[in-house]
Amino acid sequence: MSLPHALLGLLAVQPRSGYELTKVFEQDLGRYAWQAGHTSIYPELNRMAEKGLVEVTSEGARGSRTYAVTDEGRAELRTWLLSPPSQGKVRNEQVLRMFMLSALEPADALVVLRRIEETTDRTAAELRRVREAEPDALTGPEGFGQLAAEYGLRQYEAVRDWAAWAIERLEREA
Amino acid sequence: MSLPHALLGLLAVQPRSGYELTKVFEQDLGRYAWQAGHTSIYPELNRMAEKGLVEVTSEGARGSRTYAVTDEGRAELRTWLLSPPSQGKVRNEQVLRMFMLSALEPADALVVLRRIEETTDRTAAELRRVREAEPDALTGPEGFGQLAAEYGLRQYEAVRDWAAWAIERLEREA
DNA sequence: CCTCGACATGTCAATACTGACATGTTGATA
DNA sequence: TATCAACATGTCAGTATTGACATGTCGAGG
Repeated sequence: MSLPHALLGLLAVQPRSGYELTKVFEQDLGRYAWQAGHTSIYPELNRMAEKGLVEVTSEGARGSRTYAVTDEGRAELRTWLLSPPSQGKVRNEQVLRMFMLSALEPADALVVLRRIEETTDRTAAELRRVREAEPDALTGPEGFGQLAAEYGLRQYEAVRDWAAWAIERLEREA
Repeated sequence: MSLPHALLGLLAVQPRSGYELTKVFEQDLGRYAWQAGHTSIYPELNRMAEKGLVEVTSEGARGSRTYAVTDEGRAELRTWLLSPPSQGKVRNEQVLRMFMLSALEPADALVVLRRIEETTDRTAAELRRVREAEPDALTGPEGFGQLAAEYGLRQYEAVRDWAAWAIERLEREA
């Protein structure tokens, strides 16, 4: 059950409504770390409010409710983050595809690898451009923080370099 | 539903029993790409056999059954791997922790980051040592392939470098 | 003033997955 | 020959998650 921790983390940085939280999950958080749609977020917020981990601090237009972390929630978040890593849950379809590449004939594998190299390279360039152009875009309300942005950038670059390495390797064998 | 594709990919490289497949998921495949225990693998193999994607090619001691991919299964695997990436399912608890780091006070975040740097560095060193010492260990039956091994190594190094960067950044701010 | 898109929250059935429990086999070692 | 670890497969109840459906609000532009 990592979803409640994800919500605690987001609300600890800044109070938000369920709708706003849903938007954050559609960005990089959902792309790299943990997916969730509004159909799991809303019920989870209600559960967490019942448990006293979060509370509604204000109600806005269109029935929106803004949640904030309680002291209890903050303590729970800290416990979770400082506790030993153990072996967390992992499920990543893109990475799975890469692991399965060796089941393809080299010609097919090369097609896939070239596509990976191209798309990751383009995304990395885009991220670097954004960071240079609007350094503050990453610290604001939308911000999962600069740490996370840097993490994403490095991930893309690592995958791109790996793909390039793999392509060269396959071509040399052929 | 990525589990069937993962199973197809493994069986395409080499026929195996459910028990052997379970072992593979306990290694790097489960660590980076897709987790699964025997309680989901066995039923899934039966479903896939019913659909004609795999078939039992031999029965061994202790009731073990060896599965192999059928032509239909191989076609399905190829379609999946060559189809546009779309946005696959992502769920990674460790990465989620990194995204939530900015919710901690800097002192706490530093503790976590130092632990990440240390463990990823140790694991990367270990992987590099294995690769140097037994280059063939990665191609054999256990092998998710050298491509995947290289991917894992680069992931660890990227995370370690990111952690080092983040530590330096936090320390400079303090 | 009408319409449409974004805002905002929800239920519910179907599916996927985990953890606990269950059962029996084979080979090695004491 | 008794025991134990690894081999080998399975069920099932409970939980988590997805996708389809439902409902209503507010602001901007035609």
